[in-house]
Amino acid sequence: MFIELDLQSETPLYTQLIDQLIEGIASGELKPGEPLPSVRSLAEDLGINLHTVNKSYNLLKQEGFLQVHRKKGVIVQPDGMPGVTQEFEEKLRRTLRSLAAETAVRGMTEEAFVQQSRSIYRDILTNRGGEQR
Amino acid sequence: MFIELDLQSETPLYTQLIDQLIEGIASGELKPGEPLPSVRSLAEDLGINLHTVNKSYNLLKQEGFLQVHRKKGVIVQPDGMPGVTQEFEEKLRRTLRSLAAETAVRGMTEEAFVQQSRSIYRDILTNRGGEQR
Amino acid sequence: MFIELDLQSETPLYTQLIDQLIEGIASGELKPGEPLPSVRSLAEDLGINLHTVNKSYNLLKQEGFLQVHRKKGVIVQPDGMPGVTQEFEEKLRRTLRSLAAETAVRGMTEEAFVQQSRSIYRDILTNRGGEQR
Amino acid sequence: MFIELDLQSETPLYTQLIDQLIEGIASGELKPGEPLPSVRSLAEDLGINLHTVNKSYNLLKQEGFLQVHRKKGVIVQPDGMPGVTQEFEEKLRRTLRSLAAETAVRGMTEEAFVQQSRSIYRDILTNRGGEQR
DNA sequence: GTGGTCTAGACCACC
DNA sequence: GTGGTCTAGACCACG
Repeated sequence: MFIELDLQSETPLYTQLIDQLIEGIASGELKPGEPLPSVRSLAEDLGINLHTVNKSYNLLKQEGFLQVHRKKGVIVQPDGMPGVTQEFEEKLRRTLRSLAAETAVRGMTEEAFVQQSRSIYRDILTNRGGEQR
Repeated sequence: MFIELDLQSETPLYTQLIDQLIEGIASGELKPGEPLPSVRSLAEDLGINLHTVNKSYNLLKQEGFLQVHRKKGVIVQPDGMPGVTQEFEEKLRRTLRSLAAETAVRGMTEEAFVQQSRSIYRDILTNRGGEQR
Repeated sequence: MFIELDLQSETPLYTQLIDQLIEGIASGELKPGEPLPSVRSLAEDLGINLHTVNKSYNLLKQEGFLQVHRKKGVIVQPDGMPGVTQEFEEKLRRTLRSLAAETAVRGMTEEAFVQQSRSIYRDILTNRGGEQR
Repeated sequence: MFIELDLQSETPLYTQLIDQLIEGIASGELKPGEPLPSVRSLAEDLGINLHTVNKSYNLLKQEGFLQVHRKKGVIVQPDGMPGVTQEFEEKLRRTLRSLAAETAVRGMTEEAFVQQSRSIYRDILTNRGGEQR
């Protein structure tokens, strides 16, 4: 799986990593039970510190997206992904709220906003998002 | 206008303030040309630091949502809100991407996600937002 | 509050710290809302690395025993401690199971085991445990 | 005797093995003098590494719960189990302390804690333990 | 070789 | 001055 980090971005590296891994799972590129690269090797591949990768893995494990298997190493959660928790719903609402408000102020219509949401959701499911193709 | 900050939140105070002010504009609670409280008084009302309010105002001014007059003080942009810039589009896409991915992984359908987006957009316009707890 | 770490122990420093802080809360030495020393100062006091303290604080925050307040710094959870979650119950059962089994094999009676549990529970509540007094 | 290991657990495999063997002895399922499976066969049965089983057996032998004979292989200590050593007492106290503190903070009463201890101790003696899920 | 833990030192955002 | 993040390098337990 192809992962690209933006070292200049304000969003922490570990957050970017988490996002990309979740996208990988959403798109089906990373399948349940599939092993992920070891902390060290991924860190090396990405040119970042192993602790940063570790933090991402740990947070994802903690939320139930990954499992840390003795010997197998880190694998994608094989026993069903976590559902829509209350925390997630709140985070979703808060984030959409902020986005929608600015969107509205800037004059983007409801329909445009909704369409944007829809098309991005689809992009993700259909493997490989709306960037370079 | 009623503003509520969460001191324990991960999101910085100045960001929360910005969000709420933008929501105020979006809902029509804050009308173009309308004066905002002075940095000093708002800071006092909210029980936060002067600098924090200042930072929020400055960022909003920089993006064109507010104007700062020597005499009138701070007012809501009367000459038309900034439109959909490229930076905003990118931010919008990036944020929606991240949200949509996690949404999908957690098993929320496209339709649910889209409906959520729509209803939140509407909520904001109709001013019913902000403290649904 | 007096905290003592055993650098020789097998149990990680951050775990020892967590244990002592929880005991402090249990005994009432640390009261809800009370501020804890900053990550840096505590690390210095204990002669350990600030990251280690950080990890402890974060885990305790995550479980709901602490809050990280903007400006106030870290404080003991003022809004009621987390209750008996399912995870905790499982951990409790697992740990007691292991202990009880070895206890039984070594010939300690049920009554002795139970008395030990009771007296330790009391010790903790009555400020300052059963060590040096 | 039925042994079940959790590959995802935080507790090392060899510790889990030790726990289960001790429970077996406590419950009477494993009787003094009774032979245990060879390192090789047990490792195979459990699908784990030879070294892991070996480590468990060695630690148990070291503490006096097992004997290793050239001919008979590994057997449960026939000459009386080790009693309550000072090390064990300390471990027991430390562990109970940590548990009791968290228990108390979470609002479980002394009586509930004590009852839990008692019932688990009994469970183990009456062999009903191990797989209550 | 794997993840877990700890240390040391550094920069930054926030208040 | 506070916590958050990142890096670098090291040791250890585990399998």
